[in-house]
Amino acid sequence: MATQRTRLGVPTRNAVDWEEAALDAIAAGGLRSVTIPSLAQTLGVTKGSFYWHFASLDELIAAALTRWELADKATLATLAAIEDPATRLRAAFEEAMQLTRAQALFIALNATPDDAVVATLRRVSQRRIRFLTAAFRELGLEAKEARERALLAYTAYLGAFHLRRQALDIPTYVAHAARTLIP
Amino acid sequence: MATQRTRLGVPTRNAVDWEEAALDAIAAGGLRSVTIPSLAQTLGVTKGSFYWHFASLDELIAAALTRWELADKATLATLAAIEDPATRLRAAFEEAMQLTRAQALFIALNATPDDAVVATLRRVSQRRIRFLTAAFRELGLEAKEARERALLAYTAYLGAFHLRRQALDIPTYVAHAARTLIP
DNA sequence: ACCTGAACACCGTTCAAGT
DNA sequence: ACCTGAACACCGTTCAAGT
Repeated sequence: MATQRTRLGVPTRNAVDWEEAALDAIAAGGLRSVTIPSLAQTLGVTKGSFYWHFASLDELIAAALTRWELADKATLATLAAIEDPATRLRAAFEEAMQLTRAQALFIALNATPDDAVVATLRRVSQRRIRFLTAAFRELGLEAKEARERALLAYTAYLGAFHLRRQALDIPTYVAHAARTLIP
Repeated sequence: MATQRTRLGVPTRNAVDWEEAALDAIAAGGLRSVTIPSLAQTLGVTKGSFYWHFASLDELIAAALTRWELADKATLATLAAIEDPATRLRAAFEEAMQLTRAQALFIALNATPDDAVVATLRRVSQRRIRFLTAAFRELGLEAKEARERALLAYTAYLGAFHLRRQALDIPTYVAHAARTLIP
């Protein structure tokens, strides 16, 4: 993570290192578990140095959020490259069955009332819904039906990683969802 | 809330008052916003008195959780009393479209890695899935199909209040979900 | 350019003392 | 039976000083 070095050969941290540490911590323990001393310890510095990179804990969290949003865009772009729309949708759904850091983050973030957080989540959701709507249109649904189906698929997707997080065993879930939702 | 009075006529708080204040605070501002001083101020006492009722903040949260779980059971019982299974399912789904304290709580709680919290959420989810499975069986689906359909409906239900929380406008969502999921 | 270390206000927790 | 008020450790934030 820390790529730069001082003249004395001691590695130095940058804003990205703090953001990644914050994302790890949010996903692992929720927003409540993110403290400057614990992040500082992870990075091997004292907590005072945090304020050279960010003005406040809230600012760090906002920056980490933007980082996550860009990664989400990249994931969508990768999925969008799958030619067959049915395969593409199944691939998107299977993702909900892996509890990745990104998904744990989504849940943790949606629990915060902070306006900036909510705005980011809304953008991410709208992007995902557009992705799904496009796939359903390619499968032959007309515009309104495609959007409604996309909303249903997206809410099922979000709910599915809630259940994963609760460690509920749902082995045939994806196959059933695909059969029911993909025309 | 405070029903008892001392000899001098000064109202006194009990554990339930603290639990309700905690649930309000979690739903409104997430787990991170729950502090003993702020709850104490809401209840008009000093923070020291908290420890007469609970051993720790975690213990209060556990007790509040149990309270929420019982309320959820009661809601399910009310819905279960609706005779027609299709009407019953639609009523359950429409609930996701109202952002109640209970739903904000579910999201906030699912963001915590605490074992006790996760265990409670799992019990609540299983109860709800049983409720849905029973309704789909009544609608004529065979056991396996009814359970899979219940899981899909439940994940869509959970995801739907994520979207409500993000203030995304989805006017025809319930009608479409009902049409697609209810046989 | 990045970090340390001391400082201060605030929250979680304890507890002796009050009514 | 329930509450106050003072105490202490810990976290967020500031900042002067270091390299």
